[in-house]
Amino acid sequence: MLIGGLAKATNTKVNTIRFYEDIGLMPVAARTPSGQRSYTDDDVRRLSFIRHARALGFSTDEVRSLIELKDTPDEDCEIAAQIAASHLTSVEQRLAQLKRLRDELANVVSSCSGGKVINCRIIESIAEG
Amino acid sequence: MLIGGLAKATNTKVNTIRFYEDIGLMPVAARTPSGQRSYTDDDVRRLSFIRHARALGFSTDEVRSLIELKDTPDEDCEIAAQIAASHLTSVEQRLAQLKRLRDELANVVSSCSGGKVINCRIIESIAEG
DNA sequence: CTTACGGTCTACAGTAACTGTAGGGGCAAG
DNA sequence: CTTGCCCCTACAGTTACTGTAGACCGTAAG
Repeated sequence: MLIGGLAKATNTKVNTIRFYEDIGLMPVAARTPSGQRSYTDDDVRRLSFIRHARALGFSTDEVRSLIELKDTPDEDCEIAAQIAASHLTSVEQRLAQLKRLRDELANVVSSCSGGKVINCRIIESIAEG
Repeated sequence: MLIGGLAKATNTKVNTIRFYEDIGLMPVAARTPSGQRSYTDDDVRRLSFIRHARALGFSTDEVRSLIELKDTPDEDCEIAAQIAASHLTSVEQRLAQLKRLRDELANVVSSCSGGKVINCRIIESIAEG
């Protein structure tokens, strides 16, 4: 499979795959005689894992750790649990923060009753801290 | 007031203030005879507005528009309302997405019961997508 | 007068995680 | 044989800053 096939199979941009190879998330790909990158089903699985982990908000460094774990199945899984748990904590914090933001923003938006800027509560609301 | 004073007054890094000047969010500052930037209370208010708008998640471009509006009080405030409303929409979308992420991640975390990586549901859960 | 210290200056590199573009080559179909 | 799509490398651009290097300024102490 060439890079375009892998890209379609995993819904990833071609450039992104090459980028993942550069930063070591994907292994250095084998090449066809003419120099094009060649992939297997294992690569599809690995890239799917990466994409899903990224979609879950794991940083590339975290993904790197998770992949290392994945590749050493005899290790204890405590490290994976730690990474995931601490990530969950930070997601819940972001969630709480975003909720506050949403509420404040909703207030700002609903405060406008039209008219001139000089009387507009939106601008005022943002100016107040 | 010198740049350090403005920085303290608004809880902003000195470099960030110079950056805002570069991109036109803050006006080009007046200088003392020796070439140091000099600020007034108006600048404190303007930078506070910027910082608060940024904290509300407005992009620098959106902040630029809001400031322009702020500086033309005779305009209709419809544009401000539009910017704020469309921003609210995108925040609500992010919020919903983050909630899904949180739930999925919570599942992932609770699926681990210790042991070796080969049996670990965390890795498996992330691999499934 | 000199030295030390902290604040300020410009200018540029680095961050995260890609995305886009330029300029070139390969390969099968019409 | 040329058209068109895919692939290659290499590098610039994105967002919103943050950090650093090397130099200058202003004030206070010795």
